[in-house]
Amino acid sequence: MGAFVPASPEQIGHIERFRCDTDMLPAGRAIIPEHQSGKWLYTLYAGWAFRFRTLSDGRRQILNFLLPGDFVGLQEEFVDEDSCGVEALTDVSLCVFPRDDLWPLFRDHPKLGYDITWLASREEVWVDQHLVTAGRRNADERVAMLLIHLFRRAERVALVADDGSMVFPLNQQHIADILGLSLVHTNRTLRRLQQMGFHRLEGGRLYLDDAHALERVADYAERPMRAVPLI
Amino acid sequence: MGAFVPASPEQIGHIERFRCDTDMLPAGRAIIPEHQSGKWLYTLYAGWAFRFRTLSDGRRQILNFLLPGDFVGLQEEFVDEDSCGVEALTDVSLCVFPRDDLWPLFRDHPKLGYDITWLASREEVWVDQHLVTAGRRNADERVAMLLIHLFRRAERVALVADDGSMVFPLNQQHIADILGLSLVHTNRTLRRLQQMGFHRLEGGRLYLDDAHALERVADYAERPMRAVPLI
DNA sequence: CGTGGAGTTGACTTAAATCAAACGCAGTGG
DNA sequence: CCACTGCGTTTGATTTAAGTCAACTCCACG
Repeated sequence: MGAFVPASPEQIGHIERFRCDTDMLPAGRAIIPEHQSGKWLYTLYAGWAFRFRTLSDGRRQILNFLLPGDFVGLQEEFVDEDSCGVEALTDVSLCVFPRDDLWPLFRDHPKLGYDITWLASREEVWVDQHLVTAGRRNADERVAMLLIHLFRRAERVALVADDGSMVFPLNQQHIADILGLSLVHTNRTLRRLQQMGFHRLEGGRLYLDDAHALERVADYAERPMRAVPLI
Repeated sequence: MGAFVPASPEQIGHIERFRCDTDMLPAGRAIIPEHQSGKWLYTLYAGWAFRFRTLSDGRRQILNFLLPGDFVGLQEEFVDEDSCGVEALTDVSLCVFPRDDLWPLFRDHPKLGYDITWLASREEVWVDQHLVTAGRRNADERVAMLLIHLFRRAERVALVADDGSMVFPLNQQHIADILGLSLVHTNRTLRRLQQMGFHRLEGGRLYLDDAHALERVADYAERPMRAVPLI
């Protein structure tokens, strides 16, 4: 697709050997339940998912959304602290790898280890960006930021159709939960931006009618995304 | 110190060969200027630092604090997007590694590559936690969370003295900037919690007088921190 | 002595949360 | 076929947590 670094046949062989299984889950199902890290690592092959944490009284913060090509489960390998949950947002299909093979993988195929670190770094940059958004942007800016962010990511994995729209499986609760806003305020903000002609949400699809205006609102600096390895 | 996984003499040799230099910087100096990633990776050897991003109108969000043993600069290796800045909070000394040697390091010493990924994962868990804090906790909870978080991290690297206090180099602006609060509100919240006897900030040191109460306020689940590799 | 940065406090404003009530619509089952 | 239900969205009214503005204190420092 152009978004990914081409892999040699040899590398693909290594990845295949590492892979243990592929898995399909319906929308809404937990991929990794919160507070309980499993024995697996996953690459999202198709569909959408999200990482999240909840406080004991139920407040939920979504940490990031996962699109095809994204990698999850690495944190659980290294950190004992309470892990975040991962949930399927749409029906998903996953490549499943046994976590115990991670060190052998690094040892025997350092390039793949390097690539996994690459994907993990990119994920951290995104979380950094969400933290800036939640910590320092107002509601308009937050919503604008999210729409652009997801659109740019979707472009990279060919999820944007020729008419310039993309499937948009989030509901307003998801949006509120990643932006750190209440549901009601999220609704009003979304509506306001839409009324201003910046975007449209229709029939489960997102149209960025004025991406430039959104970038201005969000204080978003367009940067070319680098091609990324595919695991 | 117990916080670190013991390294074999052979590993230490590899690390030494990878290291290019050590560096000292005074408090307030930029380690990595924002928007311009250098050619280096750093391990913080002594002192405190922080990673941050600023919006174009000057609003600043601190992403995390760095304590001795923490590793920075990895993101710049992999991601072209605008990088965050890193600034020395106190006088610091750093181990400097050339970024170009990162892939050779992974190739020739996979265990070190694995360890770097380990440190990066731990950093991401912390940012995840800060995102939950900024997105879903109120001011009391945020401050409580930060105090516990830093105290626990300081304990791990022997920065907590016998009297149960730790050096605390942050000013209220730093606290406001990681929590996503205004300076004034941070001040009032800090003061309120201190009046309630939960903590004291005196003479540049932090005393957690009632860590248990703070954990309750923050909805913080104590978890043992795992020993971590030292690079 | 002045000067400036960090901390503190009071008065006031505001963005966002909360509460509550519809609305639209798809799915279900009598 | 149509009421009934439930989920997501929308809207209005009200409250509140947090932000803003401004002044003043307290040192440390030259």
